[in-house]
Amino acid sequence: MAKKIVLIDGNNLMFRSYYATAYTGNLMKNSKGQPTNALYGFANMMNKIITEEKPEYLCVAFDVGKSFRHREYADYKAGRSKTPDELISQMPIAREMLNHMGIFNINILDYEADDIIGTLSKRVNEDPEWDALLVTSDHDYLQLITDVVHVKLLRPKDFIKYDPQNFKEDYGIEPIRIIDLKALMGDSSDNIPGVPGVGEKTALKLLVEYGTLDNLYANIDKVKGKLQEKLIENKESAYFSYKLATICCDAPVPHSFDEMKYEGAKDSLDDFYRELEFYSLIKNQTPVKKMEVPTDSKILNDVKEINLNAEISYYIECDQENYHMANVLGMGLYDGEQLFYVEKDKIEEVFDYTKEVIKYTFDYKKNICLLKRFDTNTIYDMNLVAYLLNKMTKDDIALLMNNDGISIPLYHEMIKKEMDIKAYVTMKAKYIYDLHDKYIDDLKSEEMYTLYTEIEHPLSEVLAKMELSGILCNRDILKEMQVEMKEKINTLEKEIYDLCGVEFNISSPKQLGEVLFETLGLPHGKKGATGYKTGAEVLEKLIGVHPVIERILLYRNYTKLNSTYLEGLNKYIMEDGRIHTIYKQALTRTGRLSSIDPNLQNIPARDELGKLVRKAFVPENESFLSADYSQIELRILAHISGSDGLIHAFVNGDDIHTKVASDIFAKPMSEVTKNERRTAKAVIFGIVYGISGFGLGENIGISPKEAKQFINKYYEIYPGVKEYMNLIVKDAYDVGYVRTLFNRKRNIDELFSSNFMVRQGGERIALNTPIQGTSADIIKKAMVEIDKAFEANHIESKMLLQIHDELVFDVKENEKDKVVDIVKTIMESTVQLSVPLKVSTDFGIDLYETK
DNA sequence: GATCTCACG
DNA sequence: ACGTACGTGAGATCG
Repeated sequence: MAKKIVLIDGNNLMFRSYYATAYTGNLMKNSKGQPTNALYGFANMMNKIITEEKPEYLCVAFDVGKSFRHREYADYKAGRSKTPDELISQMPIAREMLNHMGIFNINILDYEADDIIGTLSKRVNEDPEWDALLVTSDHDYLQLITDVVHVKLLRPKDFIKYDPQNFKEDYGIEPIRIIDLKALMGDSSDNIPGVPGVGEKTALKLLVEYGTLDNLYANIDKVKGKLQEKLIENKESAYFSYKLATICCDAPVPHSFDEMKYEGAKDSLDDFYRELEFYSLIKNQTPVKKMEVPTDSKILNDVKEINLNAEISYYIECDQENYHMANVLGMGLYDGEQLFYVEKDKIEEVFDYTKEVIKYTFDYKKNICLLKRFDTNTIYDMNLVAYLLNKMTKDDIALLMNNDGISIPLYHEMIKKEMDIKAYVTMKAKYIYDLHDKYIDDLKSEEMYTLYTEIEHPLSEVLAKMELSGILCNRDILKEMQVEMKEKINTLEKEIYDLCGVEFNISSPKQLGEVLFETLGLPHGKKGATGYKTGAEVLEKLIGVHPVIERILLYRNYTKLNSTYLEGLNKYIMEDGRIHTIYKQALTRTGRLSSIDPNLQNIPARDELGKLVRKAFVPENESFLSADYSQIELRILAHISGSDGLIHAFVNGDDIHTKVASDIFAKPMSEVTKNERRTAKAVIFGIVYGISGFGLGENIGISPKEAKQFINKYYEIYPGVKEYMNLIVKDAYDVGYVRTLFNRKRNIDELFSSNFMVRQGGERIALNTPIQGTSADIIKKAMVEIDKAFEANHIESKMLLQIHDELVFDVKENEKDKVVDIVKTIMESTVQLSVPLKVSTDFGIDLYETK
């Protein structure tokens, strides 16, 4: 049995489905205004082809650029009215859609789709292993029919499948003579002239009689009268038309049939359809019916009304996003039978009464902080599960519900609409309950159930403790610095105005750009989207050109410090003298945490002056302990790439940057200079991010060419790393996602973009996410274990901060040894990699002294 | 609300 | 020919 490939003219199908509905005048659009009519028809056609033909191999070809026909014939397709913008805008989306559908698609600059398909058909003819079916409504394709290449010709209401036999029965000529036919009759749609006055009937008659165009002209004297005159007069046109009508079978198609294997749609397709609002095409429709706004919910009077025999779900609504400062409004509760609205004052009692009952909720950490109590039987947090399943909910259950096809207003809309809050929260509670089984099933089939139960869920309790503890922050220290800073800013401001000769808003990049590059006429680099770029990188290159530059840099430095940290942090110190951040556990695409209100993960640490802010952070006990992983991402790279060289370096305990420098510069480690080490460090970091020679060059101030040489040298010495990079990217293209060591999954839609830059970005994501994400997994696991160990050992010291690869603890004097031992041991041994994990620790009396 | 800039790992 | 390193959050400006 030969293998069958279906080849499709994408342009043809898109045009066809566009005009199938466009005539009505009102084009189908999604709510963002993007026309989608052609896409919808196209998606349906593709689905139909897949069900009817069950192709093992599938390829859709598109036109791009100007074909040789355009180049040699200025009027080619000239008569055609311009393709409407509403259709043009759908073409790149069609390519993306095919990518999500798992369907190979292709274009080749300056070739039309039929040339690509012609070329592939030729290959099929030459390889006995293959059969092809071409799908199109364009009659030109009929010239490609052979014993092994058939054409499914789409017609307005049906289709007809042509093979050489039935084609000849219908047309009376051989398929290849379609070209001769076009040469004579022309093609008005492509503006192919043919022989004026010769239509299909006459042309067919001539070809049946003479066989070919050549033979016709060889015997032109046998043709009679007026027709002979016309043929002779337009001989040149006929031959020219012959050339135009001939499908090119020698396009440079760099792909093999293997690449066109069809293995079904990607996971991402439903989300893509959702964006286009093709709801009827979504496969995995949630089994939930449109939820009615409950009218049968009642206010809970007596906790004994709650059924204790099954699971219950609850949702607590509060009046602000920052739950540390919010007021609880009320709680929706569903026990599988009845919907209750629990008023604020009754909530405590409900939790006491249902202590033994398994519970489901959304954002358990938030509930802990709102109620200041834990409920160990709340085992299901839909927020975290949805996050692991790659849903983008931004911690908002209403977004998730709408995503699942349940229409419900967002909180602020609910307030505006004056919707009944009882109905609002009970709907949410019921939703959590109804989808529990499906979400857990999904989690299990994605093999992330353990990640949830062992890491994410227990971590939410640890984070709740950290948030509730808060970190002491000394207002006076911030105030003191603020006074100094303001003075410095004032002085600088005056100096800058003097040096520039004008007063302006230095903080406005627009105004600053105009003053620097127009008033002062300093040399400027690239212009951004809106004006000159005035970032530190640009300004640093101008140091020495004009004395104002360094003052502007200082001004930026001081104002940033003042507004973001001195004034900014001060706003977040609550009555207890502490700052209570919120760790977003369901936000980043890699699995890291993020910290908001305020962000305690970006307190100045590099800049000497900025670092002073850290003096304001003080422990409630005697000291802080900081424990941070050294080069964890590189160690993970060594582990997952299996690079022998890298693994050895870490096992030997080498200074990795010096080691790499000695390799790159081919000299003993003892002779590596500071500069060489710095370069090596930049190369190593760049590798983890999927850097280019250009990027590395920019970063360390060398030419892109030199930078590229360093990168190549690195790959040469550590070939395992290069192999990993190729492999992970290839895998990502195949399945549409990557995973971390603990199975955390990230879908990468960017890989299916029709935009080259976006696709390249997708490849870097594929490269970096397993590394950054595994690092996140590891520290999260360590945090859970440290918390357990603290409890088991009745440690009163507290974990306070997580800064990606570092943990900060508030440590009691008499627990110092025990704590540092527990922390270091767990962090280093929670995961066994093929390289050791190293943790360095430091005690200090404030955050400045710690590290 | 988007953009620019800059703080962190 | 394109544009160029991963992941974050916050403040200031401006349309």
